[in-house]
Amino acid sequence: MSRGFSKPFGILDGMIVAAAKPAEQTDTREAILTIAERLVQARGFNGFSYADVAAELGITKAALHYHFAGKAELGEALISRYGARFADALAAIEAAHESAFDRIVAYTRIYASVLDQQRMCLCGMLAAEYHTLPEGMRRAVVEFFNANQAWLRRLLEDGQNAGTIRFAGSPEDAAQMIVGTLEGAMLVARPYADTSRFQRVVDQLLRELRP
Amino acid sequence: MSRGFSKPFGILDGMIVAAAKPAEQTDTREAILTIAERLVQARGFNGFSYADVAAELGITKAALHYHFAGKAELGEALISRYGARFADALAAIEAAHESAFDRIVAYTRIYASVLDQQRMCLCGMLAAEYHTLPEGMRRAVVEFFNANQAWLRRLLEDGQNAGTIRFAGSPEDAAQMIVGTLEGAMLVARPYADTSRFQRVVDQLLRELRP
DNA sequence: GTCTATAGGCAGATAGAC
DNA sequence: GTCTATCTGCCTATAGAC
Repeated sequence: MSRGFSKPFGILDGMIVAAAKPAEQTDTREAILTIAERLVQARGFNGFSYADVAAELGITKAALHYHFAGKAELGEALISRYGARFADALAAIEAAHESAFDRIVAYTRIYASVLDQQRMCLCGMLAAEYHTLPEGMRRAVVEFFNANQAWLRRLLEDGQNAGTIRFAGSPEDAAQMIVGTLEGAMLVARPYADTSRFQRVVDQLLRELRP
Repeated sequence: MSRGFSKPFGILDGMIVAAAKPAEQTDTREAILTIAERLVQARGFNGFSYADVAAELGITKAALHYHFAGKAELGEALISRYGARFADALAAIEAAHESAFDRIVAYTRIYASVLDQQRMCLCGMLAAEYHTLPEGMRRAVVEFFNANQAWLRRLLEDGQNAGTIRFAGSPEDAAQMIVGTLEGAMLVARPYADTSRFQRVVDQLLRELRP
């Protein structure tokens, strides 16, 4: 948590809390990103506009272009900040939990807290819209998933060695299945606006991972 | 397969084949739906326009409005046709396979064939865009998932009784996990344009379901 | 940094001729 | 059924004043 970002996924000292809007924004650029992030997670990159952000922030569209040359640049910045915060959250999980299983439980709570805010995972949303995204954003989305799955794979490897987690197949395959299951459970839970629906899938998943 | 729809998901006589474009379209309305369906699955409901469909079909936007009053009506018709074809595909699976496990394998191949065409599941895509959809489309998306999961739940119940499939928890929960896993695996595989990535997750899932 | 003003394009949609 | 023509509105983006 050294980068000074606001607490992104509601993770604080290993506890899951409702993500609060920062009382004061460090600067306009961050405020833009925070608003745009929520809009993209809720409505998609093709479902929000500069006008939406400008209206909510109380400045004009023209001012947005001062901070981000175009929508593509804004999009890349969104993924970059999101990825950095996600990495922070993963580091916090490692600091707070010892066993691989406990870490996975905490990992699933990141997703749950995002869903609680009526949001989709940013990069899950962008994966759906992938074929409409500018090239720079595409690269960033792939990098996010790579980093995410690499972290999971290492966790699974360690857990397998320590006997604190159980799974069939390779750690790589299991990592992909975990990410896929969580992203998909979020996706399908959205139309139902029902967190418990997501949680039941997670419980099912955790039951299979419990050593 | 009694409705006379074109073979939607590449399922024919229990075999998975590349989904071929129908040689001749029954009428303009169907042609519009076929083109729009592909565009929505590839780019999202907010990522295509009447102009895209009109250009590809070689007619004008105004002609589209004769067949579908507005984008919302077109969207509802898309989900309705997709859902009917999906139901046909499920019926075909039941006709072609006896055991619950074999049926699940065939079920996963529906998703694989969609992904092979660089598409997302139509309703998976719409679930991502859910908060931007008109009310009628939202209802239709939920109904699709309800029907889909009800079919899976019955299959799991039957398989559990016959001992041809294995899972922990309730059939309902397992059904939700299967749908979630498949939708999520499709979603995450998109940025990688790699079917084998999807297939590895499916193999992982099937390994756990094998009796 | 933020504004006003505006460009230029595309969106969904309609009127009315054929 | 399909066309031409057109409307209104929103989109991203830019120029230039303050």
